[in-house]
Amino acid sequence: MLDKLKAPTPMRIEFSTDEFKVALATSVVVFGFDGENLKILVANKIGQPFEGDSIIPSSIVRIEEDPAYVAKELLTRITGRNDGMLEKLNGFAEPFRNPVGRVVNIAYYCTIRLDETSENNLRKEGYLWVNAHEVPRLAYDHNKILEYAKERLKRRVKGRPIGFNLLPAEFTLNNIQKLYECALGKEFDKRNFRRKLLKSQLLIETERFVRSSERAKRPSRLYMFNEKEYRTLSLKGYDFIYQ
Amino acid sequence: MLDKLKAPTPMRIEFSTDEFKVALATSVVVFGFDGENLKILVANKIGQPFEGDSIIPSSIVRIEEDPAYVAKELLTRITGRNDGMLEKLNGFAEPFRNPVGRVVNIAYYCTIRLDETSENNLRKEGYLWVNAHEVPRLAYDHNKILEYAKERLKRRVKGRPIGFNLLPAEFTLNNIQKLYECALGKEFDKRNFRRKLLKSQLLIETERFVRSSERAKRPSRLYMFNEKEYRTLSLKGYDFIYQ
DNA sequence: ACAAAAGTGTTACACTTACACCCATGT
DNA sequence: ACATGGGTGTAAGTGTAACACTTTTGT
Repeated sequence: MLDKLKAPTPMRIEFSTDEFKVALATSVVVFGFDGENLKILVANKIGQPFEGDSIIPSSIVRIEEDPAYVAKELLTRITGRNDGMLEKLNGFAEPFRNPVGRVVNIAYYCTIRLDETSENNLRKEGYLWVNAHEVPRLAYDHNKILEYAKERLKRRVKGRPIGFNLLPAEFTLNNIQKLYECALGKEFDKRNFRRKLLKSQLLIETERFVRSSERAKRPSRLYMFNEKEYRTLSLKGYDFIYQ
Repeated sequence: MLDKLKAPTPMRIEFSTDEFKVALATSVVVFGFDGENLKILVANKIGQPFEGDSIIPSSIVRIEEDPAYVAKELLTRITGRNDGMLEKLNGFAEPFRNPVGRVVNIAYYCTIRLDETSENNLRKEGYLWVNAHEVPRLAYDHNKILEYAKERLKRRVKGRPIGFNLLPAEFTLNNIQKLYECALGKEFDKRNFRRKLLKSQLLIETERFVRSSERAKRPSRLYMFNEKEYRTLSLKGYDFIYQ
Protein backbone atom coordinates (compact mmCIF):
# COMPACT_ATOMS: atom_id res chain seq x y z
CA MET A 1 0.00 0.00 0.00
CA LEU A 2 2.70 2.42 1.01
CA ASP A 3 4.70 1.27 -1.98
CA LYS A 4 1.83 2.08 -4.27
CA LEU A 5 1.90 5.66 -3.15
CA LYS A 6 5.61 5.91 -3.75
CA ALA A 7 5.86 3.94 -6.98
CA PRO A 8 2.80 4.88 -8.99
CA THR A 9 1.43 3.32 -12.18
CA PRO A 10 3.98 0.58 -12.70
CA MET A 11 5.52 0.16 -16.14
CA ARG A 12 4.08 -2.77 -18.01
CA ILE A 13 7.29 -4.72 -18.31
CA GLU A 14 6.59 -7.99 -16.51
CA PHE A 15 6.07 -10.55 -19.21
CA SER A 16 3.68 -13.45 -18.69
CA THR A 17 4.08 -16.62 -20.71
CA ASP A 18 1.24 -15.82 -23.08
CA GLU A 19 3.07 -12.76 -24.28
CA PHE A 20 5.75 -14.90 -25.91
CA LYS A 21 3.80 -15.56 -29.06
CA VAL A 22 5.51 -13.53 -31.72
CA ALA A 23 7.75 -14.92 -34.46
CA LEU A 24 10.87 -13.34 -35.91
CA ALA A 25 12.00 -13.01 -39.49
CA THR A 26 14.72 -11.16 -41.33
CA SER A 27 14.83 -9.77 -44.85
CA VAL A 28 17.74 -8.33 -46.78
CA VAL A 29 17.47 -5.72 -49.49
CA VAL A 30 20.38 -6.56 -51.78
CA PHE A 31 21.45 -3.74 -54.08
CA GLY A 32 23.49 -4.24 -57.20
CA PHE A 33 24.49 -2.05 -60.13
CA ASP A 34 24.78 -3.21 -63.72
CA GLY A 35 26.34 -0.04 -65.13
CA GLU A 36 22.98 1.38 -66.15
CA ASN A 37 20.53 0.77 -63.34
CA LEU A 38 20.39 0.16 -59.65
CA LYS A 39 19.07 -3.34 -59.06
CA ILE A 40 17.67 -5.36 -56.22
CA LEU A 41 17.36 -9.09 -55.76
CA VAL A 42 13.97 -10.76 -55.67
CA ALA A 43 12.64 -14.29 -55.91
CA ASN A 44 9.19 -15.62 -56.68
CA LYS A 45 7.06 -16.28 -53.66
CA ILE A 46 6.11 -19.96 -53.67
CA GLY A 47 2.82 -20.96 -52.03
CA GLN A 48 0.36 -18.94 -50.00
CA PRO A 49 0.19 -16.25 -48.81
CA PHE A 50 1.10 -13.82 -51.60
CA GLU A 51 1.59 -16.59 -54.14
CA GLY A 52 2.77 -15.14 -57.42
CA ASP A 53 4.18 -11.96 -55.91
CA SER A 54 7.89 -11.41 -55.65
CA ILE A 55 9.74 -11.41 -52.38
CA ILE A 56 13.04 -10.09 -51.17
CA PRO A 57 15.49 -12.57 -49.62
CA SER A 58 14.06 -13.55 -46.25
CA SER A 59 14.37 -16.11 -43.53
CA ILE A 60 12.78 -17.15 -40.30
CA VAL A 61 14.87 -16.29 -37.26
CA ARG A 62 14.56 -19.08 -34.74
CA ILE A 63 14.05 -18.45 -31.09
CA GLU A 64 17.73 -18.79 -30.22
CA GLU A 65 19.18 -17.06 -33.29
CA ASP A 66 20.57 -13.59 -33.82
CA PRO A 67 18.87 -11.88 -36.78
CA ALA A 68 22.15 -10.27 -37.84
CA TYR A 69 23.74 -13.71 -38.06
CA VAL A 70 20.80 -15.23 -39.91
CA ALA A 71 20.82 -12.35 -42.39
CA LYS A 72 24.55 -12.80 -42.95
CA GLU A 73 24.08 -16.54 -43.55
CA LEU A 74 21.21 -15.90 -45.91
CA LEU A 75 23.32 -13.47 -47.88
CA THR A 76 26.23 -15.89 -48.04
CA ARG A 77 23.98 -18.65 -49.33
CA ILE A 78 22.44 -16.42 -51.95
CA THR A 79 25.56 -14.82 -53.32
CA GLY A 80 28.03 -17.60 -52.59
CA ARG A 81 30.34 -15.07 -50.97
CA ASN A 82 30.69 -13.81 -47.45
CA ASP A 83 32.38 -10.47 -47.91
CA GLY A 84 30.50 -7.23 -48.10
CA MET A 85 28.74 -5.02 -45.67
CA LEU A 86 25.40 -5.74 -44.11
CA GLU A 87 23.67 -2.88 -42.36
CA LYS A 88 20.59 -2.97 -40.22
CA LEU A 89 17.67 -1.01 -41.57
CA ASN A 90 14.93 -1.27 -38.99
CA GLY A 91 12.47 -3.57 -37.28
CA PHE A 92 9.04 -3.81 -38.88
CA ALA A 93 6.46 -4.79 -36.33
CA GLU A 94 2.98 -3.73 -37.41
CA PRO A 95 0.40 -6.24 -36.17
CA PHE A 96 -0.93 -7.49 -39.50
CA ARG A 97 2.07 -7.33 -41.76
CA ASN A 98 2.00 -11.13 -42.02
CA PRO A 99 -1.41 -12.80 -42.31
CA VAL A 100 -0.04 -16.08 -40.94
CA GLY A 101 0.53 -14.63 -37.48
CA ARG A 102 2.37 -11.92 -35.65
CA VAL A 103 5.82 -11.74 -37.19
CA VAL A 104 8.40 -9.04 -36.56
CA ASN A 105 10.86 -8.51 -39.36
CA ILE A 106 14.37 -7.23 -38.69
CA ALA A 107 15.44 -5.90 -42.06
CA TYR A 108 18.94 -5.32 -43.43
CA TYR A 109 20.41 -4.00 -46.60
CA CYS A 110 23.65 -4.56 -48.42
CA THR A 111 25.39 -3.82 -51.68
CA ILE A 112 27.05 -6.49 -53.80
CA ARG A 113 29.03 -6.61 -56.97
CA LEU A 114 27.50 -8.20 -60.01
CA ASP A 115 29.95 -10.79 -61.23
CA GLU A 116 29.99 -14.24 -62.82
CA THR A 117 30.40 -16.23 -59.63
CA SER A 118 27.52 -14.66 -57.82
CA GLU A 119 25.37 -14.61 -60.95
CA ASN A 120 25.59 -18.36 -61.26
CA ASN A 121 24.83 -18.82 -57.61
CA LEU A 122 21.88 -16.49 -57.81
CA ARG A 123 20.32 -18.35 -60.70
CA LYS A 124 20.85 -21.59 -58.81
CA GLU A 125 19.05 -20.14 -55.80
CA GLY A 126 16.15 -18.85 -57.87
CA TYR A 127 16.84 -15.14 -57.56
CA LEU A 128 16.86 -12.49 -60.19
CA TRP A 129 17.73 -8.84 -60.43
CA VAL A 130 15.06 -6.23 -61.07
CA ASN A 131 15.46 -2.48 -61.43
CA ALA A 132 15.23 -0.93 -57.99
CA HIS A 133 12.92 1.74 -59.33
CA GLU A 134 10.61 -0.59 -61.24
CA VAL A 135 9.88 -3.25 -58.70
CA PRO A 136 6.78 -5.43 -59.01
CA ARG A 137 4.36 -6.04 -56.17
CA LEU A 138 6.14 -7.74 -53.33
CA ALA A 139 4.81 -10.07 -50.66
CA TYR A 140 4.05 -8.88 -47.12
CA ASP A 141 5.24 -5.30 -46.51
CA HIS A 142 8.35 -5.82 -48.56
CA ASN A 143 7.60 -2.85 -50.81
CA LYS A 144 7.65 -0.70 -47.71
CA ILE A 145 10.93 -2.25 -46.58
CA LEU A 146 12.36 -1.62 -50.02
CA GLU A 147 11.32 2.04 -49.97
CA TYR A 148 12.94 2.37 -46.60
CA ALA A 149 16.12 0.78 -47.95
CA LYS A 150 16.21 3.11 -50.95
CA GLU A 151 15.88 6.12 -48.69
CA ARG A 152 18.66 4.76 -46.52
CA LEU A 153 20.89 4.19 -49.52
CA LYS A 154 20.30 7.78 -50.59
CA ARG A 155 21.30 9.08 -47.22
CA ARG A 156 24.29 6.83 -47.25
CA VAL A 157 25.43 8.09 -50.64
CA LYS A 158 25.17 11.67 -49.44
CA GLY A 159 27.24 11.10 -46.35
CA ARG A 160 29.77 8.41 -47.10
CA PRO A 161 31.45 6.94 -50.15
CA ILE A 162 29.67 4.19 -51.99
CA GLY A 163 30.53 1.87 -54.80
CA PHE A 164 33.19 -0.37 -53.42
CA ASN A 165 30.78 -3.29 -53.41
CA LEU A 166 28.77 -2.15 -56.39
CA LEU A 167 31.30 -1.35 -59.07
CA PRO A 168 33.90 -3.65 -60.56
CA ALA A 169 37.43 -3.30 -59.23
CA GLU A 170 38.21 -0.88 -62.05
CA PHE A 171 35.64 1.48 -63.44
CA THR A 172 35.34 4.71 -65.37
CA LEU A 173 34.27 8.07 -64.01
CA ASN A 174 31.17 7.75 -66.14
CA ASN A 175 30.37 4.45 -64.38
CA ILE A 176 30.55 5.90 -60.92
CA GLN A 177 28.68 9.01 -61.91
CA LYS A 178 25.89 6.87 -63.30
CA LEU A 179 25.79 4.93 -60.03
CA TYR A 180 25.44 8.11 -58.00
CA GLU A 181 22.77 9.37 -60.34
CA CYS A 182 20.78 6.15 -60.00
CA ALA A 183 21.05 6.06 -56.25
CA LEU A 184 20.08 9.71 -55.80
CA GLY A 185 17.63 9.93 -58.65
CA LYS A 186 19.13 13.04 -60.22
CA GLU A 187 21.73 13.97 -62.79
CA PHE A 188 25.01 15.73 -62.30
CA ASP A 189 27.25 17.92 -64.36
CA LYS A 190 30.16 15.82 -65.57
CA ARG A 191 32.86 18.38 -64.84
CA ASN A 192 31.61 19.29 -61.40
CA PHE A 193 31.13 15.67 -60.44
CA ARG A 194 34.64 14.78 -61.45
CA ARG A 195 36.23 17.72 -59.74
CA LYS A 196 34.48 16.91 -56.52
CA LEU A 197 35.23 13.20 -56.60
CA LEU A 198 38.87 13.57 -57.59
CA LYS A 199 39.47 16.16 -54.89
CA SER A 200 38.31 13.65 -52.27
CA GLN A 201 41.33 11.42 -52.94
CA LEU A 202 38.94 8.49 -53.07
CA LEU A 203 40.01 7.35 -56.50
CA ILE A 204 43.29 6.17 -57.94
CA GLU A 205 43.90 6.76 -61.61
CA THR A 206 45.14 3.69 -63.48
CA GLU A 207 46.89 3.57 -66.83
CA ARG A 208 44.25 1.29 -68.26
CA PHE A 209 41.40 2.21 -70.55
CA VAL A 210 38.22 0.62 -71.86
CA ARG A 211 35.73 1.42 -74.53
CA SER A 212 32.34 1.88 -72.96
CA SER A 213 30.50 0.42 -75.95
CA GLU A 214 30.94 -0.64 -79.55
CA ARG A 215 29.87 2.80 -80.68
CA ALA A 216 32.24 4.65 -78.40
CA LYS A 217 35.46 5.28 -80.25
CA ARG A 218 37.67 6.86 -77.67
CA PRO A 219 38.34 4.63 -74.68
CA SER A 220 37.84 5.98 -71.18
CA ARG A 221 40.26 5.81 -68.34
CA LEU A 222 39.81 3.30 -65.55
CA TYR A 223 39.99 4.23 -61.90
CA MET A 224 40.03 2.18 -58.75
CA PHE A 225 39.15 3.00 -55.18
CA ASN A 226 41.78 4.18 -52.78
CA GLU A 227 40.81 1.57 -50.22
CA LYS A 228 42.45 3.28 -47.28
CA GLU A 229 40.78 6.61 -47.98
CA TYR A 230 37.52 4.84 -48.71
CA ARG A 231 37.58 3.24 -45.31
CA THR A 232 38.49 6.48 -43.57
CA LEU A 233 35.69 8.39 -45.25
CA SER A 234 33.28 5.53 -44.60
CA LEU A 235 33.90 5.99 -40.91
CA LYS A 236 34.15 9.72 -40.53
CA GLY A 237 31.77 10.61 -43.34
CA TYR A 238 32.14 13.22 -46.03
CA ASP A 239 29.68 15.51 -47.74
CA PHE A 240 28.25 14.67 -51.05
CA ILE A 241 25.30 16.94 -50.56
CA TYR A 242 25.15 18.42 -53.90
CA GLN A 243 22.84 20.18 -56.33
CA MET B 1 11.34 -33.42 -57.89
CA LEU B 2 11.19 -31.34 -61.00
CA ASP B 3 10.16 -28.44 -58.85
CA LYS B 4 13.24 -28.86 -56.75
CA LEU B 5 15.42 -28.37 -59.76
CA LYS B 6 13.55 -25.25 -60.74
CA ALA B 7 13.08 -23.75 -57.29
CA PRO B 8 16.23 -24.57 -55.38
CA THR B 9 17.02 -24.08 -51.70
CA PRO B 10 13.71 -22.73 -50.49
CA MET B 11 13.66 -19.64 -48.33
CA ARG B 12 13.02 -20.43 -44.70
CA ILE B 13 9.80 -18.50 -44.40
CA GLU B 14 7.23 -21.12 -43.43
CA PHE B 15 6.61 -20.60 -39.75
CA SER B 16 5.75 -23.51 -37.51
CA THR B 17 3.90 -22.97 -34.26
CA ASP B 18 6.99 -23.30 -32.09
CA GLU B 19 8.53 -20.29 -33.77
CA PHE B 20 5.94 -17.99 -32.23
CA LYS B 21 7.72 -17.66 -28.93
CA VAL B 22 9.08 -14.14 -28.88
CA ALA B 23 7.67 -11.26 -26.83
CA LEU B 24 7.44 -7.62 -27.87
CA ALA B 25 8.24 -4.50 -25.92
CA THR B 26 8.61 -0.84 -26.73
CA SER B 27 10.76 1.84 -25.14
CA VAL B 28 10.73 5.58 -25.69
CA VAL B 29 13.71 7.87 -25.30
CA VAL B 30 12.16 11.15 -24.15
CA PHE B 31 14.36 14.20 -24.67
CA GLY B 32 13.87 17.47 -22.84
CA PHE B 33 15.88 20.68 -22.52
CA ASP B 34 16.15 22.77 -19.37
CA GLY B 35 17.99 25.71 -20.90
CA GLU B 36 21.37 24.33 -19.92
CA ASN B 37 21.41 20.64 -20.68
CA LEU B 38 19.77 18.06 -22.84
CA LYS B 39 17.82 15.67 -20.60
CA ILE B 40 16.21 12.28 -20.85
CA LEU B 41 13.53 10.66 -18.75
CA VAL B 42 14.31 7.63 -16.61
CA ALA B 43 12.64 5.75 -13.79
CA ASN B 44 14.02 3.32 -11.26
CA LYS B 45 13.75 -0.29 -12.23
CA ILE B 46 11.66 -2.09 -9.63
CA GLY B 47 12.30 -5.78 -9.06
CA GLN B 48 14.55 -8.24 -10.87
CA PRO B 49 16.20 -8.27 -13.31
CA PHE B 50 18.39 -5.15 -13.20
CA GLU B 51 16.97 -4.07 -9.83
CA GLY B 52 18.44 -0.71 -8.84
CA ASP B 53 19.39 0.32 -12.36
CA SER B 54 17.49 3.02 -14.14
CA ILE B 55 15.23 2.35 -17.07
CA ILE B 56 13.78 4.39 -19.89
CA PRO B 57 9.99 4.44 -20.26
CA SER B 58 8.97 1.02 -21.55
CA SER B 59 6.00 -1.22 -21.98
CA ILE B 60 5.07 -4.68 -23.06
CA VAL B 61 3.40 -4.80 -26.47
CA ARG B 62 0.68 -7.44 -26.40
CA ILE B 63 0.20 -9.86 -29.21
CA GLU B 64 -2.56 -7.84 -30.87
CA GLU B 65 -1.12 -4.37 -30.26
CA ASP B 66 0.75 -1.98 -32.52
CA PRO B 67 4.02 -0.87 -30.90
CA ALA B 68 3.58 2.66 -32.27
CA TYR B 69 0.23 2.90 -30.53
CA VAL B 70 1.52 1.46 -27.27
CA ALA B 71 4.45 3.88 -27.30
CA LYS B 72 2.09 6.79 -27.90
CA GLU B 73 -0.13 5.69 -25.00
CA LEU B 74 2.88 5.27 -22.75
CA LEU B 75 4.05 8.74 -23.59
CA THR B 76 0.62 10.23 -22.97
CA ARG B 77 0.42 8.55 -19.58
CA ILE B 78 3.87 9.75 -18.58
CA THR B 79 3.63 13.33 -19.68
CA GLY B 80 -0.10 13.83 -19.31
CA ARG B 81 -0.24 15.27 -22.81
CA ASN B 82 -0.77 13.71 -26.19
CA ASP B 83 0.78 16.24 -28.50
CA GLY B 84 4.32 15.97 -29.75
CA MET B 85 6.13 13.87 -32.26
CA LEU B 86 7.09 10.26 -31.80
CA GLU B 87 9.56 8.79 -34.20
CA LYS B 88 10.62 5.21 -34.62
CA LEU B 89 14.24 4.51 -33.87
CA ASN B 90 14.78 0.86 -34.60
CA GLY B 91 14.03 -2.67 -33.53
CA PHE B 92 16.47 -4.22 -31.07
CA ALA B 93 16.40 -7.96 -31.36
CA GLU B 94 19.66 -9.48 -30.07
CA PRO B 95 18.93 -12.88 -28.50
CA PHE B 96 20.00 -12.17 -24.93
CA ARG B 97 19.09 -8.55 -24.45
CA ASN B 98 16.46 -9.60 -21.90
CA PRO B 99 17.39 -12.39 -19.47
CA VAL B 100 13.72 -13.26 -18.90
CA GLY B 101 13.23 -14.54 -22.43
CA ARG B 102 13.45 -13.52 -26.03
CA VAL B 103 12.07 -10.01 -26.22
CA VAL B 104 12.27 -7.72 -29.22
CA ASN B 105 12.14 -4.04 -28.43
CA ILE B 106 10.73 -1.53 -30.91
CA ALA B 107 12.22 1.73 -29.71
CA TYR B 108 11.01 5.30 -30.31
CA TYR B 109 12.18 8.75 -29.40
CA CYS B 110 10.45 12.05 -28.88
CA THR B 111 11.10 15.55 -27.64
CA ILE B 112 8.91 17.26 -25.06
CA ARG B 113 8.75 20.63 -23.41
CA LEU B 114 9.58 20.94 -19.76
CA ASP B 115 6.67 22.67 -18.12
CA GLU B 116 4.75 22.64 -14.85
CA THR B 117 1.96 20.34 -16.00
CA SER B 118 4.15 17.61 -17.28
CA GLU B 119 6.58 18.01 -14.37
CA ASN B 120 3.84 17.21 -11.88
CA ASN B 121 2.68 14.27 -13.90
CA LEU B 122 6.20 12.97 -14.23
CA ARG B 123 6.81 13.05 -10.50
CA LYS B 124 3.48 11.29 -9.99
CA GLU B 125 4.55 8.56 -12.39
CA GLY B 126 7.93 8.14 -10.75
CA TYR B 127 10.09 9.54 -13.53
CA LEU B 128 12.93 12.01 -13.34
CA TRP B 129 15.12 13.91 -15.75
CA VAL B 130 18.82 13.14 -16.03
CA ASN B 131 21.40 14.80 -18.25
CA ALA B 132 21.46 12.97 -21.56
CA HIS B 133 25.26 12.94 -21.49
CA GLU B 134 25.62 11.73 -17.90
CA VAL B 135 23.24 8.82 -17.79
CA PRO B 136 23.62 6.12 -15.13
CA ARG B 137 23.65 2.42 -15.91
CA LEU B 138 20.35 1.44 -17.49
CA ALA B 139 18.54 -1.89 -17.44
CA TYR B 140 18.63 -4.27 -20.42
CA ASP B 141 20.28 -2.70 -23.47
CA HIS B 142 18.76 0.67 -22.77
CA ASN B 143 22.13 2.40 -22.78
CA LYS B 144 22.58 1.17 -26.33
CA ILE B 145 19.11 2.37 -27.28
CA LEU B 146 19.90 5.75 -25.74
CA GLU B 147 23.14 6.06 -27.70
CA TYR B 148 21.23 5.25 -30.83
CA ALA B 149 18.66 7.91 -29.97
CA LYS B 150 21.33 10.54 -29.36
CA GLU B 151 22.88 9.81 -32.72
CA ARG B 152 19.50 10.07 -34.33
CA LEU B 153 18.80 13.37 -32.64
CA LYS B 154 22.12 14.69 -33.93
CA ARG B 155 21.26 13.71 -37.44
CA ARG B 156 17.85 15.22 -37.04
CA VAL B 157 19.29 18.53 -35.84
CA LYS B 158 21.58 18.69 -38.84
CA GLY B 159 18.85 18.09 -41.35
CA ARG B 160 15.65 19.58 -39.98
CA PRO B 161 14.67 22.24 -37.50
CA ILE B 162 14.42 21.25 -33.89
CA GLY B 163 13.22 22.93 -30.75
CA PHE B 164 9.53 23.34 -31.24
CA ASN B 165 8.86 20.70 -28.60
CA LEU B 166 11.93 21.44 -26.53
CA LEU B 167 11.94 25.18 -26.00
CA PRO B 168 9.25 27.30 -24.40
CA ALA B 169 6.92 29.15 -26.77
CA GLU B 170 9.20 32.19 -26.57
CA PHE B 171 12.93 31.89 -26.19
CA THR B 172 16.12 33.82 -26.78
CA LEU B 173 18.68 33.21 -29.49
CA ASN B 174 21.06 32.19 -26.73
CA ASN B 175 18.55 29.53 -25.63
CA ILE B 176 18.26 27.95 -29.02
CA GLN B 177 21.98 28.14 -29.64
CA LYS B 178 22.62 26.33 -26.38
CA LEU B 179 20.11 23.66 -27.40
CA TYR B 180 21.88 23.11 -30.70
CA GLU B 181 25.22 22.99 -28.94
CA CYS B 182 23.97 20.38 -26.48
CA ALA B 183 22.41 18.22 -29.14
CA LEU B 184 25.46 18.33 -31.42
CA GLY B 185 28.11 18.38 -28.71
CA LYS B 186 29.99 21.36 -30.11
CA GLU B 187 30.03 25.12 -29.77
CA PHE B 188 29.16 27.70 -32.34
CA ASP B 189 30.13 31.25 -33.07
CA LYS B 190 27.30 33.48 -31.92
CA ARG B 191 27.30 35.73 -34.93
CA ASN B 192 27.45 32.98 -37.50
CA PHE B 193 24.79 30.97 -35.71
CA ARG B 194 22.40 33.90 -35.62
CA ARG B 195 22.96 34.87 -39.21
CA LYS B 196 22.27 31.36 -40.36
CA LEU B 197 19.21 30.85 -38.22
CA LEU B 198 17.65 34.22 -39.00
CA LYS B 199 18.18 33.75 -42.70
CA SER B 200 16.14 30.54 -42.55
CA GLN B 201 12.97 32.48 -41.71
CA LEU B 202 12.34 29.94 -38.98
CA LEU B 203 12.10 32.51 -36.22
CA ILE B 204 9.81 35.44 -35.59
CA GLU B 205 11.16 38.35 -33.60
CA THR B 206 8.86 39.49 -30.78
CA GLU B 207 8.91 42.81 -28.95
CA ARG B 208 9.35 41.09 -25.61
CA PHE B 209 12.54 40.70 -23.64
CA VAL B 210 13.76 38.72 -20.64
CA ARG B 211 16.78 38.81 -18.42
CA SER B 212 18.55 35.52 -18.70
CA SER B 213 19.71 35.60 -15.05
CA GLU B 214 20.03 37.84 -12.01
CA ARG B 215 23.54 38.71 -13.05
CA ALA B 216 22.60 39.62 -16.60
CA LYS B 217 21.77 43.29 -16.78
CA ARG B 218 20.67 43.77 -20.32
CA PRO B 219 17.59 41.74 -21.26
CA SER B 220 17.61 39.64 -24.40
CA ARG B 221 15.02 39.60 -27.08
CA LEU B 222 12.50 36.78 -27.28
CA TYR B 223 11.76 34.93 -30.47
CA MET B 224 9.16 32.38 -31.41
CA PHE B 225 9.00 29.77 -34.13
CA ASN B 226 7.42 30.54 -37.44
CA GLU B 227 5.24 27.47 -37.27
CA LYS B 228 4.45 27.33 -40.95
CA GLU B 229 8.10 27.57 -41.97
CA TYR B 230 9.03 25.12 -39.25
CA ARG B 231 6.65 22.56 -40.66
CA THR B 232 7.81 23.14 -44.21
CA LEU B 233 11.45 22.72 -43.30
CA SER B 234 10.62 19.70 -41.14
CA LEU B 235 9.28 18.00 -44.21
CA LYS B 236 11.68 19.07 -46.91
CA GLY B 237 14.74 19.36 -44.67
CA TYR B 238 17.34 22.08 -44.57
CA ASP B 239 21.06 22.03 -43.97
CA PHE B 240 22.49 22.81 -40.65
CA ILE B 241 25.73 21.09 -41.39
CA TYR B 242 28.03 23.50 -39.91
CA GLN B 243 31.55 23.92 -38.49
C1' DA C 1 31.11 53.96 -13.03
C1' DC C 2 31.21 49.46 -13.42
C1' DA C 3 29.89 44.75 -14.36
C1' DA C 4 27.63 41.54 -17.25
C1' DA C 5 25.73 39.65 -20.94
C1' DA C 6 23.44 41.12 -25.46
C1' DG C 7 24.12 42.25 -29.76
C1' DT C 8 26.31 43.45 -34.17
C1' DG C 9 29.76 43.54 -39.50
C1' DT C 10 33.50 42.60 -42.36
C1' DT C 11 36.74 40.11 -44.79
C1' DA C 12 39.14 36.09 -46.80
C1' DC C 13 38.45 31.87 -48.53
C1' DA C 14 36.36 27.66 -50.28
C1' DC C 15 32.87 25.57 -52.52
C1' DT C 16 29.07 25.41 -55.89
C1' DT C 17 27.15 26.20 -60.11
C1' DA C 18 26.62 27.05 -64.82
C1' DC C 19 28.35 26.64 -69.08
C1' DA C 20 30.72 24.81 -74.40
C1' DC C 21 34.33 23.20 -76.79
C1' DC C 22 38.29 20.22 -78.21
C1' DC C 23 40.22 15.41 -78.08
C1' DA C 24 41.21 10.70 -79.15
C1' DT C 25 39.86 6.93 -81.43
C1' DG C 26 37.49 3.44 -84.61
C1' DT C 27 35.11 2.93 -88.70
C1' DA D 1 36.60 12.54 -92.85
C1' DC D 2 33.36 11.80 -89.75
C1' DA D 3 30.92 10.11 -85.86
C1' DT D 4 31.02 9.04 -81.10
C1' DG D 5 31.54 9.52 -76.50
C1' DG D 6 35.71 11.13 -73.48
C1' DG D 7 37.59 14.69 -71.38
C1' DT D 8 38.70 19.49 -69.83
C1' DG D 9 38.67 25.19 -67.52
C1' DT D 10 36.82 29.45 -66.08
C1' DA D 11 34.20 32.94 -63.96
C1' DA D 12 30.35 34.54 -60.97
C1' DG D 13 28.10 33.88 -57.05
C1' DT D 14 27.10 32.00 -52.60
C1' DG D 15 28.09 30.19 -48.09
C1' DT D 16 31.40 29.44 -44.32
C1' DA D 17 34.62 30.66 -40.85
C1' DA D 18 37.23 33.54 -38.14
C1' DC D 19 37.48 37.50 -35.73
C1' DA D 20 36.51 41.98 -31.42
C1' DC D 21 34.14 45.73 -30.16
C1' DT D 22 29.89 48.53 -28.85
C1' DT D 23 25.39 48.61 -26.54
C1' DT D 24 22.14 48.20 -23.00
C1' DT D 25 20.82 47.69 -18.58
C1' DG D 26 20.98 46.86 -13.30
C1' DT D 27 23.50 47.60 -9.32
